[in-house]
Amino acid sequence: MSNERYNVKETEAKWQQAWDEADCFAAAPPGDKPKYYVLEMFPYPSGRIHMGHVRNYTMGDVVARYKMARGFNVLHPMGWDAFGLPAENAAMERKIHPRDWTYENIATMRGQLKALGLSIDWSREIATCHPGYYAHQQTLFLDFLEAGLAYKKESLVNWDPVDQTVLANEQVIDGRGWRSGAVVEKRTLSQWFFKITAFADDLLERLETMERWPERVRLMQRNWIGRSSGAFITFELEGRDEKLEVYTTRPDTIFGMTFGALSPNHPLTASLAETDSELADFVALCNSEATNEEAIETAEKRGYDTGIRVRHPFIADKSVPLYVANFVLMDYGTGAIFGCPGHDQRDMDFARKYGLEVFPVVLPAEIDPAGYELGDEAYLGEGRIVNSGFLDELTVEDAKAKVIERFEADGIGRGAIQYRLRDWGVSRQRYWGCPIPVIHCEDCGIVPVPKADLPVLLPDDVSFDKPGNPLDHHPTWKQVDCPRCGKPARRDSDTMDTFVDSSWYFARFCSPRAERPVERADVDYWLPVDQYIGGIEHAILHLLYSRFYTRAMRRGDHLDLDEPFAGLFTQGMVCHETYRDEKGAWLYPEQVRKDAGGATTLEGGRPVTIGRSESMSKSKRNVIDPEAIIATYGADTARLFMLSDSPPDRDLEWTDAGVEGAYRFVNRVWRLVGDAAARCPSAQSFDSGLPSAFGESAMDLRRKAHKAIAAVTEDIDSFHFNRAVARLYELANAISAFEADGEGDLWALRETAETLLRLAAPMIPHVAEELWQSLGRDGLLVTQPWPEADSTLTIEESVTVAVQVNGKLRTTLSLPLDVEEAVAEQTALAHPAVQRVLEGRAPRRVIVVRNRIVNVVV
RNA sequence: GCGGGUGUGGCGGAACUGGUAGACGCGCCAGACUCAAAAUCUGGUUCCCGCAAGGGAGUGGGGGUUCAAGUCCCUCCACCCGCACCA
Repeated sequence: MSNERYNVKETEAKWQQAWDEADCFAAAPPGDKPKYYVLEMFPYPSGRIHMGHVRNYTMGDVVARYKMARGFNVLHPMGWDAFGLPAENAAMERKIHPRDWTYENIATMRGQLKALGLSIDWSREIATCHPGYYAHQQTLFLDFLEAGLAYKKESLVNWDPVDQTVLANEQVIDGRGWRSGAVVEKRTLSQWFFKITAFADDLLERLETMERWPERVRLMQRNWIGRSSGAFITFELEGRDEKLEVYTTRPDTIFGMTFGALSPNHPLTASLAETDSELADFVALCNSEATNEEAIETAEKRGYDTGIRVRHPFIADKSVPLYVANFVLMDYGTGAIFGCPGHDQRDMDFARKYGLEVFPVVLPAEIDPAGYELGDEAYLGEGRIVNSGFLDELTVEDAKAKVIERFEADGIGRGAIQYRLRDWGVSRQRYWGCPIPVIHCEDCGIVPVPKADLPVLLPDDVSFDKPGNPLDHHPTWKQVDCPRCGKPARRDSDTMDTFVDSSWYFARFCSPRAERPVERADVDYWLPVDQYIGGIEHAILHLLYSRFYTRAMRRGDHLDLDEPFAGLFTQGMVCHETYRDEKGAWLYPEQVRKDAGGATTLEGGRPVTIGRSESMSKSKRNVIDPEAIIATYGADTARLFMLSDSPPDRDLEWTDAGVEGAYRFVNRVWRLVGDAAARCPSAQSFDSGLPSAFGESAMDLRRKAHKAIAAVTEDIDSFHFNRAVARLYELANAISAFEADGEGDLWALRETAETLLRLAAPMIPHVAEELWQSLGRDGLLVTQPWPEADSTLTIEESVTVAVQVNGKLRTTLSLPLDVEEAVAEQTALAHPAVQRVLEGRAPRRVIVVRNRIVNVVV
């Protein structure tokens, strides 16, 4: 057998070029074939691809190539999520224009992706920063505006006073701006919102039907939408004209109310604070509190007694104090609550701290309410209502219904559904994003840019010298005449959140050069995406926003679709060990030499601490550059390793040994099939007909091949790529163990070698293509149909049956398939191993499961 | 706190609706080839006892159902992830 290795670089480049020239991966127009749209989440052009991309795109590529072989018209496009903050940071740090930085990165990364040999239809490539894309996004924005799905409102934002910009919550770290370090202020700004809440119910309900989405993601979305059912109640305030509206999910506990509480940001709080400096101080204190997880966990409940009394709606003469409390959130419900300490732990903590009244109104049936005292634990369980007038003795559920009925009759409240989901704020005070196509006119107010005037292009001549939004301090860009009255007006200088860009790109891929956002015929044909693949980190925002966009675009008649992604697969991350030197500084893997005892630095031999394996990240330096791997081992090896070692939805541990293993297999296939090619009949004589009879070992090999076809097919269909790879290894082992003797055997060898190539082609397409050619085959393997398993060959003539005595394995028997149960029983009982254990005892019972097991019970 | 997931050899992981636990790979051991090494090939490799034949134990711990449990039920433990003062 040859020891030669195949020339990875030349071979891979050759076949990539061949596929390109034959235009193999261009999606065809609608025709006879069924369609299949496979999409991986498009990358942000950060500079270079990373292993996470390699894993993601390899999985998508396996699916795309497999579906192509199965006869589908496949759409497998690629694009760039190209707007975003890093481009502006690069502009500030390196004096390079965001556009140039972005397009340079795209060029680099496109080259890297092409080197992976992905079956991408590059003619459909899009970049969201290109006017050919964002122009249409502006059209959609105007449609949303017209449909009432986009609106402007004042909202509280995180304002960085140094950088003069709004920060997302994730960009505020311990109350300070992530870049400037300045203490972040809360500011009220006028911002654009998308009315995602208009679809809250549908977004929630549809989740139930999305069976090809991971349960985990559906659950996260369900929680995020956060539907709750309860009631709004309006309370009277003693001696004041205004009323207080609260939201509660426990209207049944209304008789247990012992205080009321306002959010520090409630309008009533604000008006009271105008004349109460102590309250103003309290509010300021609350707003300065950290809102991160640990802080909330440990934060003490604090309140300020306003002196106002809230009237109980059903108990004449009863009133309770009204507090401003730090734990009441302005952005849920009405920003005010009624406190029932008996049945809400937060209310309990608060009541105990401020010495407020505490008593139960729900108790388990076995407890006598007379004189019963609650401790410091609120009772949250089921039971019957007590101490509650007309609600007494009802169940919690019945009491809710009855009290809501009463509220509605009295005109002081109503049953209501509430959502945690907020409308999506999309304004960003940034340059590198899609300009919001509206004009502000002093006389006419907000005026949409006429569609004929689109796109509103980003100006190129911007300066990043000053902090703040370059669009805002551009000398002329904002100045425009009002399209309605013609008077001088100004453009909205905000740009859209980059999540907007990624919320409809999957639809644009269907007709990437259309003069409208989408062509109806194309989206009708291609959508929904049949298989979407990406990281779990987008489980909520991106996927929810895309679902919103589908609904909003449907209103504008751009498409007619319930859900954008029929199938979703969330792949695991790529992990690597971490290394630190004696000072605790992170080290790159290539700086480390590992040996038996541990590890040292390559230069200087200093001791290295090996840390646990974590998701590859630049900050921990535990990264492997895909380009280096491809240069050394080739794309096939990188792809195979991505698929072979772990189930696709779990994290994958990158190891040098694992890569070496994949490399070995690629070379092994090359030698194995190359060898077979040298010995086997020519393609022409092979195709003229198989021999009528094969020897036993040849039949055995053929059976293995057809079982492999059935197994690999099933494994790819069910996203078990690691199992599919194991099947390929088994088949390769069978080929290499096969000793061909005579012409019939050579035919079987050739047939099996071709099968191996076809099955392996979606995973290691370059070497498969090379070997296909070496077998004397014309045309490209990529255009070949998927092999069919011959059912007469996947069935064994004999089966191995386990023989147990009292459930313990004693021996195995080789029996003819589907042999009579009595025969199996007799054969098992006669076996010496069984006889020995029985020691002459007669079996009490014998259980025979056909083709599987004989269990003798004594 | 609420919700979800995972736990199988030295390691990554297989195991269909309960039916031979450990496929396949990595690592390791031995052998072939070689002056030697690498590469490659062959064989072995869950643990314990045994030269062997064979026997015993074993899927995070404990208990249960069953002829039979990694798989079903109860209970406990560990780790991971998501959400979180949502009234």
